[in-house]
Amino acid sequence: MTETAPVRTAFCAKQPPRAHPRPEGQDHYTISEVAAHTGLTAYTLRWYERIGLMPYVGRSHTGQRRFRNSDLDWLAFVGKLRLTGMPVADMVRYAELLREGEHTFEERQELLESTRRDVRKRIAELQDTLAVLDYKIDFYADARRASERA
Amino acid sequence: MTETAPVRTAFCAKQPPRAHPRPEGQDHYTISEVAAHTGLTAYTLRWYERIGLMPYVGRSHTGQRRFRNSDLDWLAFVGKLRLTGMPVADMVRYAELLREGEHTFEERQELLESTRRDVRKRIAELQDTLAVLDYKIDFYADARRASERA
DNA sequence: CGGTTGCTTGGAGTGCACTCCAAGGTCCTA
DNA sequence: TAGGACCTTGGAGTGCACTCCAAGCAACCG
Repeated sequence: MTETAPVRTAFCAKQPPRAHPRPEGQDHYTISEVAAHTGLTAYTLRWYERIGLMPYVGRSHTGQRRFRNSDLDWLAFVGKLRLTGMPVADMVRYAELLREGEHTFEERQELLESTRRDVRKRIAELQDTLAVLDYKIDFYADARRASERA
Repeated sequence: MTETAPVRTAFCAKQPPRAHPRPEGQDHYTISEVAAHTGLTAYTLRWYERIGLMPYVGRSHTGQRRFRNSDLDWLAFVGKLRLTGMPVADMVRYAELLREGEHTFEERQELLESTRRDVRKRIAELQDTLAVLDYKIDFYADARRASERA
């Protein structure tokens, strides 16, 4: 159990203001609470920790995980990144940068900017796709209207 | 080699007008030409056909695949659907509907509309993500500017 | 004529992101 | 005191979408 010190270093501290308070107001949650809240399974949460995707999760005096609000913030962020299709390995890289402290601000910013470029590209692609779908849906709608009139 | 008749049924006939002409102007391409054009491998193209994702591909008198412009249109469309994360099985379903003829127009339209809803949702999610990324990138940019002034 | 490209089927392998389990243990609540 | 939630590690299994190959053969090109 040779843990490195609980670094919990200054990372981009805040999420944009959240609308919804967390389940129970306190700042510690068991793994099953977090699972219920995030929709991830406890297995997945432990796996995230194993592969270094969590920036250190605290433990109770008996060794149970105690997730904090900052962990939920992080998981929400990871969820967003996941939606972009970012590979887990890249997220792990970002998590590493967090653990390494403030001197990685530049690299973190670059990583996020590159991700942002990807996301913008994906949005553009999807909007393209949307145009095609609109076109085809109109085609079918027209064709069916025409055949009804016939 | 018990092929069903080359159905090549009326499907949403046109893609939205395309900007780029196809490699060589003729209406038949070998598998490697299509591979080069689409970025898919010949393996993948054959696999698409095997699983029923292609609406019948013609053959030369010697049995070689001869892709036509309509196949390239279809592959371009499949490529877009792939970008949306639609599972291959659903695309196969759509391809089946094409093969079944005009009486499936309604179901095709529904399928595309459901896909469109998904795409819109994905775009919204990505825009959400974009907002978070912007926020964090600004955070790092500010922090670095501040530390430089210090 | 030889080399490249293509054909077929069936099946094996890859990489990703989970997903789950075993096994043996601790701790908390009713 | 029983049951349930949780802990650990290592490893196996899953599902998807490819990705590639073997083997044996046909056709085309210079």
